[in-house]
Amino acid sequence: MQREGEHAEIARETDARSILHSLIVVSRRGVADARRVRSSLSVVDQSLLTHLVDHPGTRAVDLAAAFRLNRSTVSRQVGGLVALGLVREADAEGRGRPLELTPAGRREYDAAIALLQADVAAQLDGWTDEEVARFAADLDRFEAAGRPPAEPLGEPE
Amino acid sequence: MQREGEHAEIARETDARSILHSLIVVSRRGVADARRVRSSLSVVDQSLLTHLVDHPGTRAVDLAAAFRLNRSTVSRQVGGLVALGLVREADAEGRGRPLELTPAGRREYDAAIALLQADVAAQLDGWTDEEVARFAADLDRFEAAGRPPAEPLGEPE
DNA sequence: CCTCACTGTTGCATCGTGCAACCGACGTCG
DNA sequence: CGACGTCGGTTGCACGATGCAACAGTGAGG
Repeated sequence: MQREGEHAEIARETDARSILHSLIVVSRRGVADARRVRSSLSVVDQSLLTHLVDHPGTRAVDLAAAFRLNRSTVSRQVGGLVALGLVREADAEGRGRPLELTPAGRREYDAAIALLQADVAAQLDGWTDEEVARFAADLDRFEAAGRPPAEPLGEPE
Repeated sequence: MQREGEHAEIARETDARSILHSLIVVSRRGVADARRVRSSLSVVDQSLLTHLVDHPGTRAVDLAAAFRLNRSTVSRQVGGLVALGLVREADAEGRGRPLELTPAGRREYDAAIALLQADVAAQLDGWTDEEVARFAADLDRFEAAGRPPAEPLGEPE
């Protein structure tokens, strides 16, 4: 391209690095916070529940794929959630067992997420609504790009 | 923005929720990826190293505060890094022992971070440089808002 | 010099995780 | 219709990260 192409490239690289950087910090801090706030729900549990809220009927193996976890890990975590009465198996048609939240699970989830949500809101203090909307859109776009390649085919609709 | 304030409020809330949502997924996926890629460096190690790169001379207790970790955890992790020859103690003046990367640590860090960086770059594919810059700025702003209040330069207490 | 607050370390328990082997059920093919 | 293969789920095992609490070392001040 032009001579400024190099500048742009360097800038982009710097920005990308900054993104990774922020992501690392936000991530670790978020995990630590979520851990501290455990209202009977661990961080992983909260993640799994979140996915189940958005995609009811997801099977354990799908959860594993979505979060890049081993089947055994998901099995155990889900086992715990079922034991707590927060998750149950839905009607199985075909292979595997679809999972869904129980009402109690939904309540627990709402409570847990509310605390994290408060943190997010606090960190968004001083942002305009437009900035928040833009940030949300960017983040979603970024997240969507990282989904497992075999997943986004048209079945969740 | 006076009367439609309710709409805006709801939209903002939805966006904030979306942000938390994306953050959870990105975070967990990132951790899982970083784990998978462990070139002798665990996820936590990479985080600590990152902080030391940006803030040489940080003490263990400061690392703990920055990442909301227990002193003992940091102590052990740092111990491991020292044993690997990636981190060493700098000259101590006053209390505690400032830490810094060794050249080998720097190399290891660069190698580990490069892999994650590649993932980030891939997820940024299709973004314009401006969008990337904006996203980086937003993320940084968001991250900065979550820093421990008592951490920056002089505590006013 | 003695005491105290601040750092760092260690023993212990727990949880999350991966791997590998195993089990069980669905689906397919002969 | 029955045997087999594949996939989803579970379990035994090991390990790393983490918090808590008790303890040790050290600088700062009285």
